[in-house]
Amino acid sequence: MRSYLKLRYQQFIKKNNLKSSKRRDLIFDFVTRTKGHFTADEIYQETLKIDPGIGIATVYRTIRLLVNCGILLEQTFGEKKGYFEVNDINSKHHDHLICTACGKIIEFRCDIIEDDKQRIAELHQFKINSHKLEIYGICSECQLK
Amino acid sequence: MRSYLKLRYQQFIKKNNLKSSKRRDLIFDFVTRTKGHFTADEIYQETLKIDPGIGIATVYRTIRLLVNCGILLEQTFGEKKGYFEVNDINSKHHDHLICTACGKIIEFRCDIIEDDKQRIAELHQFKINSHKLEIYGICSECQLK
DNA sequence: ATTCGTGCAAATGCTTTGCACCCAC
DNA sequence: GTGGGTGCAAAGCATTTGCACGAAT
Repeated sequence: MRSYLKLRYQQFIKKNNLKSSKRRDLIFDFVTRTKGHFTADEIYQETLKIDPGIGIATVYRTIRLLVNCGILLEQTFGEKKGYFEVNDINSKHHDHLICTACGKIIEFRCDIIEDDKQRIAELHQFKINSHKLEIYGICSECQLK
Repeated sequence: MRSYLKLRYQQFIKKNNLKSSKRRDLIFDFVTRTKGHFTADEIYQETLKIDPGIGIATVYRTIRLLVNCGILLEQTFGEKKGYFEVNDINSKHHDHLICTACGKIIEFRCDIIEDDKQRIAELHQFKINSHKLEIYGICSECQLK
């Protein structure tokens, strides 16, 4: 279902005279199989279980490659470190609800924001590329604690 | 006009058994006089002109103090470093248009987002504290280049 | 005297990079 | 055998912290 990602990955490799490798493929497989958001270290810890020889530098280099070819999106969620998610063109753009108590991240869609965005862009003569809406609060579970 | 900030600063100092000092006051003065967004290093460079003995650690410690007492808001704008702005209770919440070419940050207000936010919160049983909407694009000037 | 503020330098956390080596074609 | 991939360690960058000293009460 997400096979177009593999294609994009392979074409990017070819176009830039790079090579695929066992470790790159391992990281590609992990991220494209994983839903939601993950950090570089989480990718590292998971791939380490399968290939104990992998290094954190390879993880960071491959993340950069996947961001550059549009397979991964990078976010910060207000923190000073990167969170990554698959840029799935089959699912529409979504935004994030972030629980400041437990760190849980929930995705949601909001069409009205899409329209507003255009209105604001025209007002300031901006040519919009993307947006991020993050709503911070306390999730239902943490409200009970 | 922003004298309530000075009051809040002084009360916070007193309540937490801290002291005001020449250097803290200098940083407080700089940030409350400055419009828009600034980094820790920008505060440091500016205060350095007035007090060449000031250290970067004092700047960071004072920023933390001002964030804790609600005078400064911290943002990341997708980067892995902090940007600060005065939390002016007299002006309503605003969001940001960010030019990815020149880095310019423009503030705007959007009431519809305020309403949508509540709808989304109810849907996910979230108790909302705040939100950040960042729209990325190319500003009118950079479109001409 | 005590308490807090400060500069300096070291430490931190996350990320990138230089380099020598390894592998695949 | 050449070009790219990789681990390792070092460097980078923003930020925080330990410590000894300094200032104010």
